[in-house]
Amino acid sequence: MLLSNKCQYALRAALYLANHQHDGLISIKEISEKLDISFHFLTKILQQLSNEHIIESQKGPKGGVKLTTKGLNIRLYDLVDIIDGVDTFHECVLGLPGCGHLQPCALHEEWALRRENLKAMLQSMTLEKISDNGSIMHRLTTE
Amino acid sequence: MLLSNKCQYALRAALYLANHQHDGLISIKEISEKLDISFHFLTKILQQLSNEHIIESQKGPKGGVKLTTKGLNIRLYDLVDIIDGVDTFHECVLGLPGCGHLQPCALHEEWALRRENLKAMLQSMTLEKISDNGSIMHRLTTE
DNA sequence: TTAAATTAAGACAAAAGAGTCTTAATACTT
DNA sequence: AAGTATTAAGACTCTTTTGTCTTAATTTAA
Repeated sequence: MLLSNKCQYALRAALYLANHQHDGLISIKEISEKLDISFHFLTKILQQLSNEHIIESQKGPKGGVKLTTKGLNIRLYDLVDIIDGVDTFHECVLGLPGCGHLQPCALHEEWALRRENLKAMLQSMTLEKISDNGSIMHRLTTE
Repeated sequence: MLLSNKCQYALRAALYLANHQHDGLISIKEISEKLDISFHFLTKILQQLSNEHIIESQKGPKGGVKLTTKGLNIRLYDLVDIIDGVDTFHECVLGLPGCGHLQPCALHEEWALRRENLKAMLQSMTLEKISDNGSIMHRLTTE
């Protein structure tokens, strides 16, 4: 699995918020129900994003969360970094510490190529860029 | 992490055996020491490979393990399948069940491209092909 | 000002991953 | 035949991941 469950949830929730960026505060309950993610678990994930100022939150009735400007323009790569870390995009596929161009493992050149490509993919995307614009409606729910 | 620790160990041990394919039986103890992998843990991993007839084993003094012909020619993809399964190479990067060309998530097209590429990489490699031939000495140990 | 709705925080639990340890089975050597 | 070296099998433990649950803090609204 490339991304942990937690990270997949974080990305989906963040995308949901990006798709509702003009709707003010959205309650975590709504997100958890729409995306079929455990409410309490999602709350903790969103708190991580809140600590990094990717989203801002407000308590009480009419409370909820929304993306910050920073959040809207964050690269998916940095979002993944917050939740999972990005070791995957720097490390040897066989887990060998010193593996690199000078001391390559048997898979190094092939893996390094694709690893960089995956990295570039996540670095080229922002929530803003891949959020839905009227014409395309991307899948985000489980049903 | 693309591959689990267990799978990384399995691949490294299998590669070690491929590099020693003409040396007869190799003891698990030797492999575990050379590759710095817990002996008992490695034993259980190699038992999985043994059950799938990737390697054959013999008990007693002078005992050990060696690759079978099947093992020597197995694709890395199938080796990964034995240890980790290959869901990673078929599933949505966001974990959405119905995601595909008809109902794509926001990352689908980009991810599917790279996912297939990773899959093709592992499917194109066999232990035989990537085992060391005198000229190139690939890294396999941790030091 | 009180009640209700919401996020925040942290303790707790269940499952999976990773690794350890002990005992059994087998095969070689003397 | 007995002792030793090796793999086989399975119970056990530790850590991380994935949640769940309870309580607190805050904000709105009646």
